[in-house]
Amino acid sequence: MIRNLTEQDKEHLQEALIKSGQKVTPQREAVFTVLLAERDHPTVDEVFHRAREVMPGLSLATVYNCLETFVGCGLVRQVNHERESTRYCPNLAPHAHFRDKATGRVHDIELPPEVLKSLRSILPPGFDSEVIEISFHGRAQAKDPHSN
Amino acid sequence: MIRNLTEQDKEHLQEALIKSGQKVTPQREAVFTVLLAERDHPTVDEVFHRAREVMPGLSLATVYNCLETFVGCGLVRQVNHERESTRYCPNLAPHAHFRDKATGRVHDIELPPEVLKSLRSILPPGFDSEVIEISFHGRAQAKDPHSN
DNA sequence: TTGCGGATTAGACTCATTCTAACTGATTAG
DNA sequence: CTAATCAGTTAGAATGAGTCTAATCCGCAA
Repeated sequence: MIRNLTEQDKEHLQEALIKSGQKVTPQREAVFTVLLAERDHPTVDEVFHRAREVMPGLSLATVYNCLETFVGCGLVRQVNHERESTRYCPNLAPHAHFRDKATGRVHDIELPPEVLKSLRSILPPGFDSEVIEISFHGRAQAKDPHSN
Repeated sequence: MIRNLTEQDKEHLQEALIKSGQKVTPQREAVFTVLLAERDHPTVDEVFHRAREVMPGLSLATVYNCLETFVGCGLVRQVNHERESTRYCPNLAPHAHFRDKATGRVHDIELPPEVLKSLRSILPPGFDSEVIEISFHGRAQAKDPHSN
Protein backbone atom coordinates (compact mmCIF):
# COMPACT_ATOMS: atom_id res chain seq x y z
CA MET A 1 0.00 0.00 0.00
CA ILE A 2 1.09 3.54 -0.57
CA ARG A 3 1.95 5.30 2.65
CA ASN A 4 2.50 8.97 3.01
CA LEU A 5 6.01 10.28 3.06
CA THR A 6 7.76 10.39 6.39
CA GLU A 7 8.74 13.85 7.55
CA GLN A 8 12.32 13.00 6.74
CA ASP A 9 11.58 11.90 3.17
CA LYS A 10 9.41 14.92 2.63
CA GLU A 11 12.21 17.20 3.72
CA HIS A 12 14.61 15.33 1.53
CA LEU A 13 12.37 15.88 -1.47
CA GLN A 14 11.73 19.53 -0.69
CA GLU A 15 15.36 20.28 -0.11
CA ALA A 16 16.48 18.66 -3.35
CA LEU A 17 13.81 20.35 -5.41
CA ILE A 18 14.32 23.80 -3.97
CA LYS A 19 18.08 23.50 -4.16
CA SER A 20 17.81 23.05 -7.90
CA GLY A 21 15.27 25.82 -8.30
CA GLN A 22 12.16 23.70 -8.73
CA LYS A 23 8.85 23.75 -6.95
CA VAL A 24 7.29 21.27 -4.60
CA THR A 25 3.98 20.20 -6.14
CA PRO A 26 1.39 17.65 -5.12
CA GLN A 27 2.18 15.62 -8.25
CA ARG A 28 5.86 15.48 -7.41
CA GLU A 29 5.07 14.42 -3.89
CA ALA A 30 2.77 11.70 -5.15
CA VAL A 31 5.31 10.32 -7.59
CA PHE A 32 8.07 10.41 -5.02
CA THR A 33 5.84 8.66 -2.52
CA VAL A 34 5.20 5.88 -5.01
CA LEU A 35 8.92 5.45 -5.61
CA LEU A 36 9.67 5.12 -1.93
CA ALA A 37 6.70 2.92 -1.13
CA GLU A 38 7.77 -0.06 -3.19
CA ARG A 39 11.41 -0.16 -4.15
CA ASP A 40 11.01 -2.61 -6.96
CA HIS A 41 12.42 -0.47 -9.78
CA PRO A 42 9.10 0.37 -11.41
CA THR A 43 8.72 1.49 -14.99
CA VAL A 44 7.12 4.83 -15.80
CA ASP A 45 3.92 3.04 -16.53
CA GLU A 46 3.94 1.26 -13.20
CA VAL A 47 4.63 4.51 -11.38
CA PHE A 48 1.81 6.09 -13.35
CA HIS A 49 -0.75 3.46 -12.37
CA ARG A 50 0.30 3.38 -8.74
CA ALA A 51 0.25 7.14 -8.43
CA ARG A 52 -3.16 7.32 -10.08
CA GLU A 53 -4.67 5.42 -7.20
CA VAL A 54 -3.81 8.32 -4.99
CA MET A 55 -4.19 11.15 -7.49
CA PRO A 56 -6.63 10.12 -10.23
CA GLY A 57 -6.14 13.13 -12.49
CA LEU A 58 -2.41 12.65 -12.80
CA SER A 59 -1.21 12.42 -16.38
CA LEU A 60 1.45 10.20 -17.86
CA ALA A 61 3.34 13.20 -19.19
CA THR A 62 3.59 14.54 -15.67
CA VAL A 63 5.01 11.27 -14.43
CA TYR A 64 7.68 11.51 -17.11
CA ASN A 65 8.31 15.10 -16.11
CA CYS A 66 8.53 14.35 -12.41
CA LEU A 67 10.89 11.45 -12.87
CA GLU A 68 13.10 13.49 -15.14
CA THR A 69 13.15 16.24 -12.57
CA PHE A 70 14.09 13.80 -9.82
CA VAL A 71 16.92 12.41 -11.90
CA GLY A 72 18.04 15.95 -12.58
CA CYS A 73 18.27 16.83 -8.92
CA GLY A 74 19.84 13.54 -7.93
CA LEU A 75 16.88 12.08 -6.08
CA VAL A 76 16.60 8.92 -8.13
CA ARG A 77 18.55 6.91 -10.65
CA GLN A 78 17.48 5.60 -14.01
CA VAL A 79 18.02 1.94 -14.68
CA ASN A 80 18.19 0.66 -18.22
CA HIS A 81 18.54 -2.91 -19.38
CA GLU A 82 18.93 -3.46 -23.06
CA ARG A 83 16.05 -1.69 -24.71
CA GLU A 84 13.44 -2.38 -22.11
CA SER A 85 11.45 0.43 -20.54
CA THR A 86 13.46 2.62 -18.25
CA ARG A 87 13.04 1.85 -14.58
CA TYR A 88 13.53 4.12 -11.59
CA CYS A 89 15.35 3.52 -8.38
CA PRO A 90 15.51 5.73 -5.26
CA ASN A 91 18.61 3.97 -3.91
CA LEU A 92 21.37 6.53 -4.08
CA ALA A 93 24.18 4.47 -2.58
CA PRO A 94 26.60 3.18 -5.21
CA HIS A 95 25.27 -0.11 -6.39
CA ALA A 96 25.05 -2.37 -9.40
CA HIS A 97 21.93 -3.97 -10.80
CA PHE A 98 21.13 -7.59 -11.35
CA ARG A 99 18.33 -8.47 -13.69
CA ASP A 100 16.77 -11.84 -13.18
CA LYS A 101 16.32 -13.57 -16.51
CA ALA A 102 13.38 -15.58 -15.26
CA THR A 103 11.29 -12.92 -13.55
CA GLY A 104 12.62 -9.74 -15.16
CA ARG A 105 12.96 -8.33 -11.69
CA VAL A 106 15.83 -5.99 -10.89
CA HIS A 107 17.86 -6.37 -7.71
CA ASP A 108 20.29 -3.92 -6.20
CA ILE A 109 23.78 -5.26 -5.60
CA GLU A 110 25.92 -3.39 -3.16
CA LEU A 111 29.09 -2.03 -4.66
CA PRO A 112 32.04 -1.89 -2.24
CA PRO A 113 34.31 1.14 -2.66
CA GLU A 114 37.35 -0.97 -3.47
CA VAL A 115 35.58 -2.63 -6.39
CA LEU A 116 34.45 0.73 -7.63
CA LYS A 117 38.03 1.92 -7.35
CA SER A 118 39.43 -1.04 -9.25
CA LEU A 119 36.90 -0.35 -11.97
CA ARG A 120 37.93 3.24 -12.26
CA SER A 121 41.51 2.13 -12.51
CA ILE A 122 40.96 0.38 -15.83
CA LEU A 123 40.30 3.66 -17.60
CA PRO A 124 43.29 4.79 -19.66
CA PRO A 125 44.65 8.27 -18.95
CA GLY A 126 42.51 10.98 -20.49
CA PHE A 127 39.27 9.14 -19.86
CA ASP A 128 37.28 10.81 -17.13
CA SER A 129 34.12 9.09 -16.08
CA GLU A 130 31.26 10.62 -14.13
CA VAL A 131 28.89 7.71 -14.22
CA ILE A 132 29.56 4.00 -14.08
CA GLU A 133 26.78 1.57 -14.77
CA ILE A 134 27.20 -2.06 -13.92
CA SER A 135 24.55 -4.57 -14.72
CA PHE A 136 24.45 -8.29 -14.34
CA HIS A 137 22.05 -10.51 -16.15
CA GLY A 138 21.36 -14.06 -15.06
CA ARG A 139 19.42 -16.20 -12.65
CA ALA A 140 18.76 -15.50 -9.01
CA GLN A 141 17.81 -18.43 -6.84
CA ALA A 142 17.65 -16.41 -3.68
CA LYS A 143 15.51 -13.52 -2.59
CA ASP A 144 17.05 -10.12 -2.92
CA PRO A 145 18.81 -9.46 0.37
CA HIS A 146 18.56 -5.74 -0.03
CA SER A 147 15.22 -4.46 -1.07
CA ASN A 148 13.23 -6.56 -3.53
CA MET B 1 36.36 2.08 -47.24
CA ILE B 2 34.81 -1.33 -47.03
CA ARG B 3 37.30 -4.06 -47.74
CA ASN B 4 36.42 -7.64 -48.37
CA LEU B 5 36.70 -10.09 -45.53
CA THR B 6 40.05 -11.72 -45.01
CA GLU B 7 40.06 -15.49 -45.43
CA GLN B 8 40.33 -15.81 -41.68
CA ASP B 9 37.34 -13.58 -40.95
CA LYS B 10 35.32 -15.35 -43.59
CA GLU B 11 36.06 -18.71 -42.02
CA HIS B 12 35.21 -17.31 -38.63
CA LEU B 13 31.83 -16.19 -39.90
CA GLN B 14 31.09 -19.42 -41.73
CA GLU B 15 32.08 -21.56 -38.83
CA ALA B 16 29.95 -19.64 -36.34
CA LEU B 17 26.91 -19.64 -38.61
CA ILE B 18 27.10 -23.28 -39.54
CA LYS B 19 27.79 -24.34 -36.00
CA SER B 20 24.48 -22.84 -34.94
CA GLY B 21 22.61 -24.26 -37.91
CA GLN B 22 22.34 -21.13 -40.02
CA LYS B 23 23.27 -20.43 -43.58
CA VAL B 24 25.99 -18.31 -45.03
CA THR B 25 24.34 -15.74 -47.26
CA PRO B 26 25.65 -12.78 -49.26
CA GLN B 27 23.69 -10.42 -47.00
CA ARG B 28 25.24 -11.86 -43.86
CA GLU B 29 28.68 -11.59 -45.37
CA ALA B 30 28.04 -7.99 -46.35
CA VAL B 31 26.82 -7.01 -42.90
CA PHE B 32 29.68 -8.79 -41.21
CA THR B 33 32.15 -7.10 -43.53
CA VAL B 34 30.75 -3.72 -42.57
CA LEU B 35 31.10 -4.51 -38.89
CA LEU B 36 34.73 -5.49 -39.23
CA ALA B 37 35.64 -2.66 -41.60
CA GLU B 38 35.04 0.16 -39.16
CA ARG B 39 34.95 -0.83 -35.53
CA ASP B 40 33.18 2.26 -34.32
CA HIS B 41 30.13 0.62 -32.76
CA PRO B 42 27.67 1.53 -35.49
CA THR B 43 23.91 1.64 -35.02
CA VAL B 44 21.67 -0.55 -37.16
CA ASP B 45 21.01 2.41 -39.35
CA GLU B 46 24.68 3.08 -39.87
CA VAL B 47 25.32 -0.55 -40.72
CA PHE B 48 22.39 -0.41 -43.11
CA HIS B 49 23.70 2.59 -45.01
CA ARG B 50 27.24 1.30 -45.18
CA ALA B 51 26.18 -2.11 -46.35
CA ARG B 52 23.93 -0.60 -48.98
CA GLU B 53 26.92 0.89 -50.72
CA VAL B 54 28.07 -2.61 -51.43
CA MET B 55 24.69 -4.30 -51.80
CA PRO B 56 22.08 -1.77 -52.89
CA GLY B 57 19.05 -4.03 -52.57
CA LEU B 58 19.68 -4.86 -48.93
CA SER B 59 16.74 -4.12 -46.66
CA LEU B 60 16.72 -2.70 -43.18
CA ALA B 61 14.83 -5.71 -41.87
CA THR B 62 17.60 -7.95 -43.10
CA VAL B 63 20.19 -5.90 -41.29
CA TYR B 64 18.19 -6.35 -38.09
CA ASN B 65 17.93 -10.06 -38.82
CA CYS B 66 21.62 -10.46 -39.57
CA LEU B 67 22.73 -8.62 -36.48
CA GLU B 68 20.38 -10.62 -34.31
CA THR B 69 21.74 -13.80 -35.84
CA PHE B 70 25.30 -12.70 -35.17
CA VAL B 71 24.50 -11.93 -31.57
CA GLY B 72 22.84 -15.31 -31.30
CA CYS B 73 25.89 -17.18 -32.47
CA GLY B 74 28.29 -15.09 -30.44
CA LEU B 75 29.89 -13.19 -33.31
CA VAL B 76 29.12 -9.71 -32.07
CA ARG B 77 27.92 -7.95 -28.96
CA GLN B 78 25.14 -5.48 -28.52
CA VAL B 79 25.95 -2.23 -26.81
CA ASN B 80 23.23 -0.17 -25.20
CA HIS B 81 23.52 3.19 -23.53
CA GLU B 82 20.46 4.55 -21.86
CA ARG B 83 17.72 4.53 -24.45
CA GLU B 84 19.83 5.33 -27.45
CA SER B 85 19.84 3.12 -30.51
CA THR B 86 21.53 -0.20 -30.02
CA ARG B 87 25.07 -0.38 -31.33
CA TYR B 88 27.07 -3.38 -32.43
CA CYS B 89 30.59 -4.37 -31.63
CA PRO B 90 32.65 -7.23 -33.07
CA ASN B 91 35.14 -7.17 -30.22
CA LEU B 92 34.65 -10.41 -28.35
CA ALA B 93 37.33 -10.01 -25.71
CA PRO B 94 35.89 -9.03 -22.32
CA HIS B 95 35.72 -5.28 -22.26
CA ALA B 96 33.77 -2.38 -20.90
CA HIS B 97 32.43 0.56 -22.85
CA PHE B 98 33.09 4.22 -22.41
CA ARG B 99 30.70 6.68 -23.97
CA ASP B 100 32.08 10.11 -24.63
CA LYS B 101 29.60 12.73 -23.52
CA ALA B 102 30.87 15.23 -26.04
CA THR B 103 30.99 13.15 -29.20
CA GLY B 104 28.67 10.28 -28.38
CA ARG B 105 31.40 7.94 -29.54
CA VAL B 106 31.85 4.62 -27.81
CA HIS B 107 35.28 3.34 -26.87
CA ASP B 108 36.27 -0.14 -25.79
CA ILE B 109 38.00 -0.37 -22.44
CA GLU B 110 40.00 -3.50 -21.78
CA LEU B 111 38.78 -5.45 -18.79
CA PRO B 112 41.52 -7.32 -16.91
CA PRO B 113 40.51 -10.72 -15.54
CA GLU B 114 41.13 -9.73 -11.94
CA VAL B 115 38.73 -6.80 -12.20
CA LEU B 116 36.15 -9.03 -13.76
CA LYS B 117 36.70 -11.47 -10.93
CA SER B 118 36.32 -8.82 -8.24
CA LEU B 119 33.09 -7.77 -9.90
CA ARG B 120 31.72 -11.27 -9.86
CA SER B 121 32.62 -11.50 -6.20
CA ILE B 122 30.14 -8.82 -5.19
CA LEU B 123 27.20 -11.03 -6.15
CA PRO B 124 25.52 -12.55 -3.09
CA PRO B 125 25.19 -16.34 -3.01
CA GLY B 126 22.38 -17.55 -5.24
CA PHE B 127 22.95 -14.92 -7.88
CA ASP B 128 24.41 -16.42 -10.99
CA SER B 129 25.34 -14.02 -13.73
CA GLU B 130 25.95 -14.89 -17.37
CA VAL B 131 26.47 -11.41 -18.69
CA ILE B 132 28.08 -8.41 -17.10
CA GLU B 133 27.80 -5.04 -18.73
CA ILE B 134 29.95 -2.19 -17.63
CA SER B 135 29.62 1.23 -19.09
CA PHE B 136 31.29 4.47 -18.26
CA HIS B 137 29.96 7.83 -19.27
CA GLY B 138 32.13 10.92 -19.28
CA ARG B 139 34.69 12.85 -21.21
CA ALA B 140 37.61 11.48 -23.16
CA GLN B 141 40.46 13.82 -23.93
CA ALA B 142 42.51 11.18 -25.66
CA LYS B 143 41.91 9.18 -28.78
CA ASP B 144 40.62 5.69 -28.36
CA PRO B 145 43.69 3.54 -27.81
CA HIS B 146 42.04 0.38 -28.94
CA SER B 147 40.23 0.66 -32.19
CA ASN B 148 38.09 2.97 -34.26
C1' DT C 1 9.79 -29.87 -61.93
C1' DT C 2 8.06 -29.74 -57.91
C1' DG C 3 8.07 -28.93 -53.21
C1' DC C 4 10.25 -27.48 -48.91
C1' DG C 5 12.30 -24.40 -45.69
C1' DG C 6 15.23 -20.84 -44.41
C1' DA C 7 16.29 -16.10 -45.79
C1' DT C 8 14.97 -11.79 -47.55
C1' DT C 9 11.95 -8.00 -48.49
C1' DA C 10 8.63 -3.86 -48.06
C1' DG C 11 5.67 -2.04 -45.52
C1' DA C 12 2.55 -2.01 -41.61
C1' DC C 13 2.57 -1.93 -36.80
C1' DT C 14 3.89 -1.28 -31.81
C1' DC C 15 5.00 1.16 -28.02
C1' DA C 16 8.15 3.93 -25.02
C1' DT C 17 9.24 8.37 -25.09
C1' DT C 18 9.07 13.23 -26.59
C1' DC C 19 6.82 17.17 -28.26
C1' DT C 20 3.17 20.68 -28.58
C1' DA C 21 -0.13 23.76 -27.43
C1' DA C 22 -3.62 24.84 -24.24
C1' DC C 23 -4.67 25.36 -19.50
C1' DT C 24 -4.00 26.02 -14.29
C1' DG C 25 -2.78 28.27 -10.32
C1' DA C 26 0.41 30.60 -7.51
C1' DT C 27 3.14 34.65 -7.18
C1' DT C 28 4.51 39.34 -8.48
C1' DA C 29 3.86 44.07 -10.41
C1' DG C 30 1.19 47.78 -11.13
C1' DC D 1 -7.86 44.35 -6.46
C1' DT D 2 -6.52 43.03 -11.49
C1' DA D 3 -3.40 41.78 -14.68
C1' DA D 4 0.89 39.73 -16.12
C1' DT D 5 4.03 36.14 -15.56
C1' DC D 6 5.70 31.72 -15.28
C1' DA D 7 6.51 27.04 -13.78
C1' DG D 8 3.94 23.03 -13.85
C1' DT D 9 0.39 20.11 -15.68
C1' DT D 10 -2.42 18.06 -19.15
C1' DA D 11 -4.21 15.41 -23.41
C1' DG D 12 -3.19 14.13 -27.41
C1' DA D 13 -0.23 14.13 -31.51
C1' DA D 14 4.25 12.98 -33.25
C1' DT D 15 8.54 10.40 -33.32
C1' DG D 16 11.45 6.67 -34.12
C1' DA D 17 13.74 2.27 -32.92
C1' DG D 18 12.51 -1.99 -33.29
C1' DT D 19 9.22 -5.93 -34.47
C1' DC D 20 5.87 -8.33 -37.10
C1' DT D 21 3.59 -10.01 -41.30
C1' DA D 22 2.81 -11.80 -45.54
C1' DA D 23 4.73 -12.31 -49.97
C1' DT D 24 8.65 -13.59 -52.53
C1' DC D 25 13.16 -15.68 -53.42
C1' DC D 26 16.39 -19.29 -53.81
C1' DG D 27 19.11 -23.44 -53.10
C1' DC D 28 18.48 -28.10 -52.34
C1' DA D 29 16.17 -32.73 -52.25
C1' DA D 30 12.68 -35.80 -53.75
